Parts: sequence; structure tokens; C-alpha cells
Amino acid sequence: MSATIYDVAREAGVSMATVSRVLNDTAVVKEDTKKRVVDAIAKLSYRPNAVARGLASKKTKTIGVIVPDVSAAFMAELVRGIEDVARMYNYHIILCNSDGTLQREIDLVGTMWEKQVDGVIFMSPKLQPEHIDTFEEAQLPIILCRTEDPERRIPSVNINNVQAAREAVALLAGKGRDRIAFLGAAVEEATLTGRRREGYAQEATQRGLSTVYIDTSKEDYATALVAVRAQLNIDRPNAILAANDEMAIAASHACADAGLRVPDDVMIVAFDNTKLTELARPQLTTIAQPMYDYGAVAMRFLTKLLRDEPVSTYLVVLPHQIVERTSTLTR
Amino acid sequence: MSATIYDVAREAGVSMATVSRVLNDTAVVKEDTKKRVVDAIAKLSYRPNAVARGLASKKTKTIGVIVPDVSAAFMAELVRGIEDVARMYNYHIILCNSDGTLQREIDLVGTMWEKQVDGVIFMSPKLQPEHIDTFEEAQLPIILCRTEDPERRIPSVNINNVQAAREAVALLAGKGRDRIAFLGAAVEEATLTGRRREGYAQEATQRGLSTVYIDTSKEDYATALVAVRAQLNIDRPNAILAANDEMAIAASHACADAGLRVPDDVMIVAFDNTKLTELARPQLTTIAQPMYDYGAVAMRFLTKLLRDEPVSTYLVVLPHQIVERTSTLTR
DNA sequence: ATGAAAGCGCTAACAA
DNA sequence: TTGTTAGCGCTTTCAT
Repeated sequence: MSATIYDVAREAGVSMATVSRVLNDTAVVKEDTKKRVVDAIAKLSYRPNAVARGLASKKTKTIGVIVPDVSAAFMAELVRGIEDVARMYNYHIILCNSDGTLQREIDLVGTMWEKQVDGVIFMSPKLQPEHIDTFEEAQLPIILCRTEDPERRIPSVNINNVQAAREAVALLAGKGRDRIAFLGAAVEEATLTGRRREGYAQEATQRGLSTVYIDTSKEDYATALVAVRAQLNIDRPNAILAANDEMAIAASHACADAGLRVPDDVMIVAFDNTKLTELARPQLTTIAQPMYDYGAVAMRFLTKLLRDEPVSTYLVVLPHQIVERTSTLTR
Repeated sequence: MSATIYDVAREAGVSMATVSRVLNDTAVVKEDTKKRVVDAIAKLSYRPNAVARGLASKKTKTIGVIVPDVSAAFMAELVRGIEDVARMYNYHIILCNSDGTLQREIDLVGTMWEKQVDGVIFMSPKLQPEHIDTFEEAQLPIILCRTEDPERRIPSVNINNVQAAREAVALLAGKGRDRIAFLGAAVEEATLTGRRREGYAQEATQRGLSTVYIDTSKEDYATALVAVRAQLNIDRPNAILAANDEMAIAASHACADAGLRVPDDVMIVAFDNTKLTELARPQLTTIAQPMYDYGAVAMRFLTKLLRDEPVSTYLVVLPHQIVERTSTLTR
């Protein structure tokens, strides 16, 4: 397994150029000599050295994937989507966690350049001007995934979070709920939760409903539990729209602890449709984001860029979907 | 960002060898000239091309990670552990999903060779002779992670699943449970669940308890739910040890549906300590596997191998821990 | 249809 | 302390 292309050439009685040709199918080679080469390759169990290839061709067939944290809820599904499509197109992925830190994100783009990746799929909680500068300097094909570029300079794949949140509010309002609270971190607009807040506000306002924000510092179970409990003591909403599944479960538990019934007293809608929503009792209505597709589509998009295939748009919007379960069921 | 080492050398008025020296700190360079080089690097925003480096040095500073499926429960945590430690030692990871398929696993090891990775961390449901052959042929430093080599030919990091299961049975028996069932797939010994079954059987037998196996074809929620429901109609155990958290939740739900109370009527112990066990109600007692540590320790181990540091053992056994929650609490 | 030869950008002897 | 010079294993003109 450590023969070189030169060994193969000698074994087959041809030049290394010819071996390269049959390897890459980059020119016509006579059937007969091709066979000799193929046999030699098998005999020596030759495998081309991808590093040498990368240096000579300036294509490494690897792409960089920069995510805040693979181990975060369902992020791995997205990565799986990337990897599956990457494999279909003969790419491999270098996976890096940035913790959503600007400095690390910037460093990583540089590192990706060093590694000579053919392209990058980038995820971040919030895109900043520095990101754009870095992208430009690196001169790498980059796709944003589940990350919004408000100015649409970088190609991206996303869902319409504003619309999704509006639909959730509409669903709840349609079931007669008139005091719908939004549970999530108080963040800027150009972020996931930010857009969801925005949609919530739009739809509630349009329907003449008052808005109630249950703001949290972090978006996890424990923080949400405390926040919801506090809210229930002040003013009890009859529906809660949570920024993610974990927080929704916290809301559900907080209600139960306060002697409130879900969905009868308080309906709950979550975001993300992770496994949690099915395993929880009552099961939670949630807005499904196509996590796997996020990755798959982003990677497919990137392959198009890499092959100079025409792309119809630089802003791919994936469909979302409300999955209705017990937590919004009227009896 | 696309200057070469040669450009830097010219800019600094030195030879490329000197630039290489300050880059790699591989020999003493006079303070003065070093400064000129550093300045030139900054001026040209030079970044070394890792591919060229890899070809010349035969070290790519990247390691291959082969897992069945990143998106499987908590597998991403393990990968995170790997990546964090890899970063500390200046490595990057190429992540590949094998779906636990022998053919793909073998192919991937070959691909890793092509990519010239410095080492591989390998995970598989069950190690087979073909794996060993492939590893030998590839001549790559390989660490098994959460994967057992019964003949201990390949270095590995694991927990003692037999012991863990025994402790779980002991816990339940200590609380007076005398009909403890094991819920899991009926698989061979040299696998995770296989070892857990083994430990269950050992401890139960030693204590003179009868064994009840609730066998399933797959190890997921839906399959487990059906299996447990069926079992409850035949013969009701007063405790269930589940092969993983998801199945344990199924057991919990099946009990609830049958009008049985957890833990009063049926105690439940799970394996893995994923988030599910905390978010479920009742919360589940579970055996914590140090998922992050699995990856972190495996990667650390690998760095030792790569640096020819002495390793005291080729079989690293990580500590496990029973996390007791409501599902085994006696009131 | 095939071969010769020049790089790709770097590391690592070997000299000086 | 620094420079010169081979490679590393391939791809890719340019000839033939």
C-alpha cells in the first residue's frame, strides 16, 4: 500500500503520465495498456497519495465544516447531511468546532485555507462584518448554513424563521389562545431566535394580541424552567411559543409543577422537532427544521459552486413544517 | 494570502530554508533575521500551505475519525471530545460515517491512507477479522474507541460494560427487586449491549435471581415500546435494565400505559446518561458513560502513539458511574 | 495514444 | 547561523 505512481508505471511498462491518465480518466488510453496499468495497480495494491495529488492539482477534495458545536442538539444531523452528500461527490470533510467565538471562527477560516480545502460550509450564531472580511481574504468558496447574512453577500441555506413563528402563533390563535408568550433569549434580529421573536411579534400584533416575552439569558432547560416558573407567578399566559424544544419541555414541566394542564390550560409550541418532543409527555407540537437537509442542501450547493454549475439563487430557503402533537390538541 | 515561502524569503532577504526554520522553530535563527522573516510574513499575510508541508514532511497533522453515525445519540459528544483534544495538539479531524458497514469501514481506512492522515480513531459496533487485516495493511496508528477487540491486538479505550451492568443489577437487587428484566437487542458478546447482557446475567445468576430477557430487533424507542408492552402482558418484572436511555424511556411509558408506577411497581435503570434521562419524567437512573472523555482520551492516547511517548497500557478502561434518579428511588 | 519533464510549496539533509 | 539542493508523489503541459 505504499507503492508510488512511479512503481506502477514501471510494473506496467508505461510512463507515469499514462498511469495518471487511467487513474483520473483524463485522456483516452488504449484498452490494452489500460489493462496492464490496472493490473499493476492491483498487484502492487497501489493507492494514490491524495496529498501529492492535492499539491499538484490544487484540489484537495476536502471541504471544511465550521460549526459552533457538533454536540449541540441535532447539529450532528446537519453534519451527517453534509457528509452524506460530500461522499456522493467524492469529498471529505474536516470538522471544526468554533464555540461560536468570533476569534476562533476567523482563525478557522485561515486554517481551512492552509489545509487547502476546496470550500467551506460555515455556521455561526450571528454573522459579523469581520466574518465577511475574513471570507474575502481567504478567497474560498463559502456557503452559510443556518446562518443569516442580512446583506446577502454570501450564499446561504436557511428556513424562514419569521414565517415559521407566525404560523405557530396563527395556530395557537386559531385555537382561541389570546395570551401567547414567547420564551427565548433576548437577542438581536439577525439570529435564529431573533427572527423567531420577530415573527411572533408580527403575527401577534397583526391579530391584536398582546405580546409577552419570557426572556432568558441562556437557551437551555434549567434557565427556561426558572424563567417560566417566575412568569407563571406574575401573569399566566394560555400558550407558550418556545425558541427550542428543550425550553419547551421546561415550560411543560413548569406548568405541571404549577398545577396547570398542557394543553388545556397552557398550549405549547416548540421549535426544532428533536427527538425530545416525541419522547416527552405530553408530546410537543413543534416546528420541524429539516436538519439533515440543511447540511445536505448546503453541501450540494457547494458542489455546484465548485463545478461552476449555474445556481439559480444565492439564498436557498428550505421548507419548515409544523408537527402537531398533544401539546396543542383541543379535546 | 497566497504568497509562498519563496516570496517571504525574498521579501526578508533570506533563503526559504530560514523561513522554514522560523516557521517550524526547528533550528536557532538569529533574533534579527527572525524579525525580518516575521515581518515579511505579516506583510505578505503569508500562510504556509499545509498540503505542501504534508507532502514534504509526511505528516499531515490530521487524523481520521471513523464512526458509525455522528448523528446517533451522544456520538457527537464523543466527536467533540476528539476534536477538542486534537486541537490542543494542533491536529484536525476528517470525519466519516460508516453506518457500521464492514465494507464501508474497510474502504474508509483505505481512504484515510490516501489522505495520509497521521492516525485513525475507529469506532464500530463489532470488530471483525477483516478489520484487523485492513488495519495491518494500512499501517496506520489506530485507536479503537468504544469498540472492543476481544483479542486485544489494537489499542482501545472502553468502559467495563460487564461491571457496569452488574452494578446496576446489584443496585436493583439491593432495593429488593427480584424479577429484573434486561431490555435490549439479542446480540453477540463482543459488543456493547452484548457485554451489558453478560454482566446482567452474571450478577443475576450469582444472586440467584431468575433472568428475563426482553429481546428487541432494534434498539430504539418504538421497538422497545412494543416489546415491553408485550412482556408486561406475559410476566411482569419489578425492574428493568435497559440497554440505553431511549429504550428505558419506552419502558417507562409502557409501564405508565399499563397502569404501573415507576419506581413503585417497576424500577428502571438505563445506560448512557443522555439528556433524555433528565428531561424524562420520572427522571431515570442511568449508567453514565463518559462520552466526551471517550473521545478526548482516545485522541490523547493517539497523540502519545504519534509522538512515541511511552504508553503504560494498550487497554484504557474509563470509569463509569451510576447516576441515581427518580426511577429507582424508594420512598 | 504515449512519454518527458517541469512544477506544486514545502521540509530536510548537507554544506558552508 | 544560514544557504543550496534534493526530493515528497502527483498533475499537466508540451512533444512525439
